[in-house]
Amino acid sequence: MTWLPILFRKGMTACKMYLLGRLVKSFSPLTKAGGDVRFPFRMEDIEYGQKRFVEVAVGLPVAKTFYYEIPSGLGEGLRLGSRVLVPFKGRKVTGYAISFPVDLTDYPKSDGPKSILDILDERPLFDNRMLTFYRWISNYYLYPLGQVIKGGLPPGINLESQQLLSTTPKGRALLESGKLTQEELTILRTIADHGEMPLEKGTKRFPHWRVYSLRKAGLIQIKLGLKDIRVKPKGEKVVKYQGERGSEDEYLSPKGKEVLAFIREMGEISHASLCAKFKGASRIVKRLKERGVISVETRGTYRDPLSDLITGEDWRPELTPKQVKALETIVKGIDSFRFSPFLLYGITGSGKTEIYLRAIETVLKGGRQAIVLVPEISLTPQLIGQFLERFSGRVATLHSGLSRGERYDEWRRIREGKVDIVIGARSAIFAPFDRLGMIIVDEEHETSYKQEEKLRYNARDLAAVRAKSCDAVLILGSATPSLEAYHNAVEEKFRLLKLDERIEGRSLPSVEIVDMRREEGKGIILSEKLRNALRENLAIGRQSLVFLNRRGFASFIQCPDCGFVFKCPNCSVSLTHHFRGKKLICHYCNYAIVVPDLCPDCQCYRIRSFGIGTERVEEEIRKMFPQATVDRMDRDTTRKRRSHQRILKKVRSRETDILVGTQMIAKGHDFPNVTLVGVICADLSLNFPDFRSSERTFQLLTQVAGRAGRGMNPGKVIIQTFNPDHYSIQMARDQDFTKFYREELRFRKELDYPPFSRLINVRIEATSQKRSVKAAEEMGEWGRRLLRKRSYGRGIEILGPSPAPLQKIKGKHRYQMLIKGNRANILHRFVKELVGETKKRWPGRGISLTVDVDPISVM
DNA sequence: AGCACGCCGACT
DNA sequence: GTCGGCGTGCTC
Repeated sequence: MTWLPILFRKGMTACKMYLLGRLVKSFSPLTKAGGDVRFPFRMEDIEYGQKRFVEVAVGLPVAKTFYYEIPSGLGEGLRLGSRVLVPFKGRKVTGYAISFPVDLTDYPKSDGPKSILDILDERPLFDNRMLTFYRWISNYYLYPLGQVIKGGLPPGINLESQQLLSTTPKGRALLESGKLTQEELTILRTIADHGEMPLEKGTKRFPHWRVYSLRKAGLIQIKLGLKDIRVKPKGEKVVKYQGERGSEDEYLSPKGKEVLAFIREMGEISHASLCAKFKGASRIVKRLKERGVISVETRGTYRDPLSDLITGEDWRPELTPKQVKALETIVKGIDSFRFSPFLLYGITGSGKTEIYLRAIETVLKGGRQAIVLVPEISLTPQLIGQFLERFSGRVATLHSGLSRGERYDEWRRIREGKVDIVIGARSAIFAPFDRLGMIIVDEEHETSYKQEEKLRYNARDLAAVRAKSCDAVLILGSATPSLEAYHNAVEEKFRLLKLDERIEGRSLPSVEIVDMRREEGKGIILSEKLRNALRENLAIGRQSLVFLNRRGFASFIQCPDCGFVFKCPNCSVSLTHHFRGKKLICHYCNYAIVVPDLCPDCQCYRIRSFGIGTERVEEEIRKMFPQATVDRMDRDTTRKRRSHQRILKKVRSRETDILVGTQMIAKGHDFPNVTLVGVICADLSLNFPDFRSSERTFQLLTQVAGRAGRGMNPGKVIIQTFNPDHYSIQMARDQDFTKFYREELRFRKELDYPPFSRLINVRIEATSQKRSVKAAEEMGEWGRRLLRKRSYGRGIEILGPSPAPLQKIKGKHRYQMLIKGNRANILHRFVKELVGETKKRWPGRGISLTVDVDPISVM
């Protein structure tokens, strides 16, 4: 297609272009398949053509894209990747220009396309490569393209239409005449004063019905306008030194002299930081400005979410021979300018981060950019700190903890090339770099890379797709790789890099398993072994972590007489007992009641709690070691902003002796003085009704064990379990990933689960139990019929429909159908057809349908 | 999403 | 006989 731009540039007539379009279309495999008007041109080719029409994707739940005419005069400014304002079913909505079709001969309607109303960006928000990426996502995750694009851009940049109140001539006339009630007069006057007033604001301020009755009487009208919810750029006051003035010292106080000297030395400085340094500097600045010694101006700036992070000196440790070898291989990949995927399998404490840093140095030297994905940014200030120390000023962050304005500013800094490293949570995979040379996915196995709402993507998988499209290097790093990643390494799709020694010759912790079936006494929480170990560790001034993957005090409360269990009325789970506030709380919908004194069923006083949570463990340990400082870290104690850091800081400063927590404490932290890790009940994740439960248990145990002995002193881990013979627990003890991998893979192969097959989970949710069952059954029937009718081969299997393991959540009844396939593209085609048909056949009366491609959780 | 059109119950 | 409630369908 490279000859196309030449033709276009040589002044083609519309007629020739039309014929050419028809010709190309008749040969195009793309148009044959679906019959939709899409041209096999590359976008930059088309840019040279006449821009008569534009294909637009809107950010609404509509699978289709739409075509608009570009009014003459407006067209020259329109570039692909820009936003446009379009009329859409009587509304104005923001859409994205995604192609310039040459003609619209297949246009389905007789009255022709509408015209776009406005071009919202001079500079496109995304380029051709990014659009290809968005298209791939839309197709793979079966999600509308416009919504994919919207999700990839910072929130708050889109225009939304809104209803505006204004007065009519009749209303204004009546306002003068005074023939109205007091209330009507007030409303009318307020609206008249505003000129145009958002309807929402009007109905909030005045009685709802009163506004509508005025409209009905024809005194006011409701028009369609635009809501400007764009985040505004932020301004900053800057103080600038203007040069020597003859007598600038004359009237200055000692403090004034000091301030002036400082400004002179800096040349220019922000007003805010000057005031922070010198108290009351604003008065001095004012005086100096009047004398013309300095000038003050306001300048656009970026909000900087990293400004309050304290960083130390950059420290470049010497690399171990294994690190050197791994790095050399990666550098070869970087220099090849080809897609080079690596799995960096490095045990806990083996120095993966230093490899990331050095690899990025090489990428930046070549003028390219890098994205670093981390599981949960708020938990890893240490990692960010290391990046800032090495690459100060060239790092941006993107994650959910940022405010709208911060997020927008970081996005702009990235797009404008002000930074060349982005470090962030899963959404950072959409960072708008145009010379991407490397993507790093740290802790690749982490489930938080999977978004579990809206567009259900997996950032780790998207990293591979994006790296491939940019001929970039991909590094997936983990001490406990996912089976998918390791399988890819074995199949030689990824190159395996091994770091199997801890840095500075530190040893891995010794791990012991305690069989809780043999422990004396029923309902015991801490085994004798763990108790003694905690006591010894405390005595020598070392710190300990105690891990239990369940929050709350007890898992449920039951009446021993009649068997009554407190259950959530909205969800199919029992309520968890929380000691603080004496409450019974549902962990899915936050329904809460106060614990009653007597059984609601048989009125006896003997109701008791069963099962343990972190709250209970904390209490038990406090009782056992009253002299120790005990802290707890779980979702209940980290609800507030920055509370993570506060708890972790206390551990790092050695104030905390024993930290109890859920899986939050298992992740990536580096506490040199922690030498003991206790696992209260390793069986919790093992008993999950999910095919990944063994994998998750192994990963969790290995990761939590890895927190021990990261300093100079060797670590010790004690795992309490009721399944001491289970392979995932045994191999976590031996920290033998390869052996675990082999065993687990055999099991996956036997049952034909990933990585040997692909899964798509189709879930149906409805408020009515009857309707959800009916819809699920119908979909199942249709799916099986479709499978028989079409030649999808034997590669597809339908499991279910069946009730989801958690049948009811937040009052919604949930049914699901798991669809398994060996070939991704056939599986996707099948599900696309099935979902399309299902939606057509049963108009969703309060029934929602979600498609989860490559599901992580099927609960 | 959100707006228009359409079909059934409570009022003038 | 009309007003308006929500349930369903469509958006270039």
